[in-house]
Amino acid sequence: MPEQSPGSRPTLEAVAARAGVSRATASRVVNGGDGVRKPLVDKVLRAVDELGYVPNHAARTLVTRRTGAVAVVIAEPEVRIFSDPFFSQQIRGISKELTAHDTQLVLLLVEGPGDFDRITRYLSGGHVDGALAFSLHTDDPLPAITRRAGIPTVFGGRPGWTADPGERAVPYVDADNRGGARVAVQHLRDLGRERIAHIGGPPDQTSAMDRLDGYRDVLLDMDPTLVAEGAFTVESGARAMAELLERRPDLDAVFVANDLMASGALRVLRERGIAVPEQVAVVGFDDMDPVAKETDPPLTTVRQDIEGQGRLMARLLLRILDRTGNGAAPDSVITPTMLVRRASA
Amino acid sequence: MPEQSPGSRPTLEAVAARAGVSRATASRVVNGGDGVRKPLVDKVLRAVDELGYVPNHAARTLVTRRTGAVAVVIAEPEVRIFSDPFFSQQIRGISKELTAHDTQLVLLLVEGPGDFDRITRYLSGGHVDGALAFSLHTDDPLPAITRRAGIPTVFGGRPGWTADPGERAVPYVDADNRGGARVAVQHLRDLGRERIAHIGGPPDQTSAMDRLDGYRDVLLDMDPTLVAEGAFTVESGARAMAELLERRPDLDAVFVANDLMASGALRVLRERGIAVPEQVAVVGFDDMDPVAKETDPPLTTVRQDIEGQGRLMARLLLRILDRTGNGAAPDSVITPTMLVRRASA
DNA sequence: TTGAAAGCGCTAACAA
DNA sequence: TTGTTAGCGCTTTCAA
Repeated sequence: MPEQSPGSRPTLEAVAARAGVSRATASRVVNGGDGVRKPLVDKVLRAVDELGYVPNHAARTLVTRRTGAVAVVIAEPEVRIFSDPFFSQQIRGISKELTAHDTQLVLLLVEGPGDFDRITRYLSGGHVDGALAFSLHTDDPLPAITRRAGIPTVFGGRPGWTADPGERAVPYVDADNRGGARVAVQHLRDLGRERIAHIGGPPDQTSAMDRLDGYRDVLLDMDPTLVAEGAFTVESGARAMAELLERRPDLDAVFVANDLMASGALRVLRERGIAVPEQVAVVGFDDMDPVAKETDPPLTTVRQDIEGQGRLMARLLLRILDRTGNGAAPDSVITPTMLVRRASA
Repeated sequence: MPEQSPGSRPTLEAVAARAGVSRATASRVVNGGDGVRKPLVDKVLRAVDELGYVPNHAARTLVTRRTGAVAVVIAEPEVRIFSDPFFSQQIRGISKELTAHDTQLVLLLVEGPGDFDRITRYLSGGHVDGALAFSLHTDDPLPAITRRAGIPTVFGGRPGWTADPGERAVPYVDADNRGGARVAVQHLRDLGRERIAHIGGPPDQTSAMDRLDGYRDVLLDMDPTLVAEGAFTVESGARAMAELLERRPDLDAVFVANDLMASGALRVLRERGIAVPEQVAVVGFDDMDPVAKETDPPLTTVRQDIEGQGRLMARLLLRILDRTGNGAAPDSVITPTMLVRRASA
């Protein structure tokens, strides 16, 4: 274990002295060693090792103007924030990708409307090189904030507004919600179902709208009485199912916009003695772990790779940060979905 | 003084020039304005405003040796990490407190054993002023890591090992698990229950052990056949309940070490037609939202203020960072618990 | 290929 | 109370 004089840590100067080279050469070696002769590289490396040298991050940032940190902004007023496995998996993916690129994750939790100022200030304060944000609602102020802060930002989920004409489009990563929904509904059709209902999510979330659009793509002659609205929670799914059953006792299938609502719907069907999938087939969305596997019966659903989405968000941002001014901005990414067949449909 | 070129942000130099003062005075104003005459303060403030000046964080850190950032280290191999409402609430509290003190939260997720090196390096790399860590298991490597990194750290949950003699004790924040358990069990006694069982958590977690100790405090003549071990999950609670019922069909109460397990236990009791609380009274721990309220019957449980604990962790760390070398280290904090009576006991 | 030297933007002695 | 000045530790021209 290298000596660590309490208080002051060794500087590059010390390393250079120990290796018998100039500070400039030491710096070159520490930053990859390009254009430095082998023996000198080795000498410096040894000195680094012996001294236990760690570069001073602030000093480096001061001259390079790169902080090596990225903000993850989460604006979700509800308690859900983290307990939502969605976020947690997304963050895992982000964390992995950032770590692999020696970039730090600064977490910015928006606690209330008054926080937007604070966030804006922080984002434009040069603390981070870029930001990753989750924009779930159409009226989300986050896109405006990051734009105002003038900081490169990648969104998780398609933002709900359209950019002004001539304005650069906002890069985002999202699952193929519409395509996934289409596959789900088509599957029910292939099963011979004829009155396929839909339990949708909140209309102010783009993912909910996209899934509804996918449903409509297949069921062009869709009957509005077959559609009910939920809030992506178990309870709201149960309520919506009861509502649909009342309105359309003849329905023979339901495509539910997420697994949580699907589990609520299944409960209601079970309570009423309606056999799944014999009488009513059910397909969910997300393949949420462990919910989807443990429903009764296990849920057929549309899987999306949430952790992968997080990783992609980070990768996209890192790429934007790396193109030093030149080159076109990378496009948004839509990740594929796949139908996972279990027992409910 | 030439206007700052578009793109690069205004420096303190520019502010000083605009206000017609020296850079030092401008700096003083930006940092609180102590000992600067009112009119000058105003001038500088106006210049700051007009120029949209934001201090360069790296430059400031370089000289003050304070980063204004704190790491939150989470080492939890399982997926649970964030989906566990425990963490999410704790982080909320931490975030609130740090934000109130203009301190940033850098999230460090430990993805695997190989990550410990990376974390150690980061922690000793001067990126952050201190760390908050969650140490849940007795064999947790985190305490050793933060100690090796020589960085002030506050733990969430009592660490499982005892400091070497002469070594400074590790500051931590924890709920009064033992006291809470005592109150819970005493409540069951007061109800006239005589064969009070216990479903405990994993023995490698101090919270589980402390709750078991509390149970024992009241039931000095405790019968080992009345104690079963779970893993803090719904399923494990159900299993443990079944096991207890088999071993001791005569039990008339159960104190369960957390609400998740309690909900599993309630399910088993319901399935077997055992009336709660008439035949078997049940008390949980945590008052986890929304679990405790929505069990059937609603759960009597021991509440702890998890968000408050997070806030305390941050406050404790901030205080340690503020005492500039002198003064005694603040002690650990044990937060109170309280019994919340609902229908199950 | 290497080194000398000029800052990056800020704070904090020390002087005035 | 205000200004002058010397760095904080590093990268990066520019010369050698």
